[in-house]
Amino acid sequence: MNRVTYQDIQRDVLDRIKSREWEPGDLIPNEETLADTFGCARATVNRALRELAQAGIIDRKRKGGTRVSISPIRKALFDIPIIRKEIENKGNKYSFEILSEKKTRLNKIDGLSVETIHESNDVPYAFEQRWVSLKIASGLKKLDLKTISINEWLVANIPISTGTISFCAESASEKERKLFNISSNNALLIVNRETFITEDLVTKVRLSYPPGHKIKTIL
Amino acid sequence: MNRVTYQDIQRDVLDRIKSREWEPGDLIPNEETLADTFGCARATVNRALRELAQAGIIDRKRKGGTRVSISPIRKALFDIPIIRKEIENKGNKYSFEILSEKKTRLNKIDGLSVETIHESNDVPYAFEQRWVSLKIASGLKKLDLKTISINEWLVANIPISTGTISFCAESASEKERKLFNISSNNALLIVNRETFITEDLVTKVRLSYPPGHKIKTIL
DNA sequence: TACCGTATTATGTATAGACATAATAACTGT
DNA sequence: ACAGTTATTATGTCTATACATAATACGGTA
Repeated sequence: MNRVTYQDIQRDVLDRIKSREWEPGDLIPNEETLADTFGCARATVNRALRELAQAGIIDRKRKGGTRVSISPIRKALFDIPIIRKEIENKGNKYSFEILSEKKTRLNKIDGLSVETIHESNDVPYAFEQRWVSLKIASGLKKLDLKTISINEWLVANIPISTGTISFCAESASEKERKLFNISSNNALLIVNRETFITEDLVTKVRLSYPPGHKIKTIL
Repeated sequence: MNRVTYQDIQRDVLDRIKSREWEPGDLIPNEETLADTFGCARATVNRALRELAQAGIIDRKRKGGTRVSISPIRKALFDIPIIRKEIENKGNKYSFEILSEKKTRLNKIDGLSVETIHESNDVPYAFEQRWVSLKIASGLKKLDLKTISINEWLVANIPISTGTISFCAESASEKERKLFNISSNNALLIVNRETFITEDLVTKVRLSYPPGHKIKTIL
């Protein structure tokens, strides 16, 4: 006689929703009732349903009860890996080269602008244009840059931050056409990222991937 | 004397990580100790830390303890809204037009192929090429298609599903160039989505967005 | 009917205690 | 020194109970 786990309840609820026993918009039984029918404590039901609500599958309101979400806002979780790992996970050799490096100001803040090309098995994989705040990245010494990419240094040394990320498509610039050695199909996938530490812009990156590159995830 | 909530603990832990009191890789005190120092039950600490672990900020292992994640923020959560809402949320008028519709087979499964153009204030916003399984979408009547887009019908009527989603960039086809009325910069952002219900492919979509379109999220 | 305070309800959260489980450390005999 | 067993430890989860809180329903009074 095994105990009922919160996962058991999640499975059961999902099954009922999938089978359309509970349709979108429907009110489902309250926690106490479910706890009775499952033969477990209300806390267990609560945890199961709370997580389903986080996932956007059900909507919960105090006193209002729990309903199957009408238009589940599908949420896609993307892993934003370090490029080195992205490449190494495919079993390829990672290398990078710094193309240029100079001091610049962004929004009146002193910083460093660095252009890097990331390579997979010595083939250009992604082109990175980055600005890093000098204040924040003062620990970034010249020596570091030869052995570790800036991004990797940052994630290892600046633990928590907020930021934005966006995807778009752009035509390749002359420089990018040369780097990736492309001619006809010149649509690049662009990832723009800005990272903040408590209001201060730490780094701003534009990553461009050559035609054919895909960023995937499982829903 | 207010009680300590799990959010209080999350804030405190995040502050310590941000201030580098606890650095990436560091072991943080165990739940019992934290419960003592915060003056609350271990369950409260557990919930606080469990959620931080879900967010990828800390790593937890039985017996191994809890550490500050070495490479944090590598997960970006994107909302994948219904296009109509995406447009209406900007305060614009949504409309759509079905360009073509015919029966086709995909992987030996009978289905319907539909091409739709989505419009924001009567301007082309996204081009959708969709295949829907006939078996699953048998409830899809002609009449529906005039008033509601297929995708919307699907999310309203097929509640839960799994699937994959991917982003890439492609050069515009002749058809797309005409639709979006573009000439020089012809890089389109492409979203490919496949949706399954228990192993069965329900629908497969290719969405193309004109140059300049961005898909954003906050980390 | 319109308004306002109160009762009710379902979820949200905290607690103390118990046991389960994974991972590691310590110990054992060969 | 080695392999196999056992103990220890920190997290993972469930329970029963209590109280908090948001949202609604229900009254009664003007």
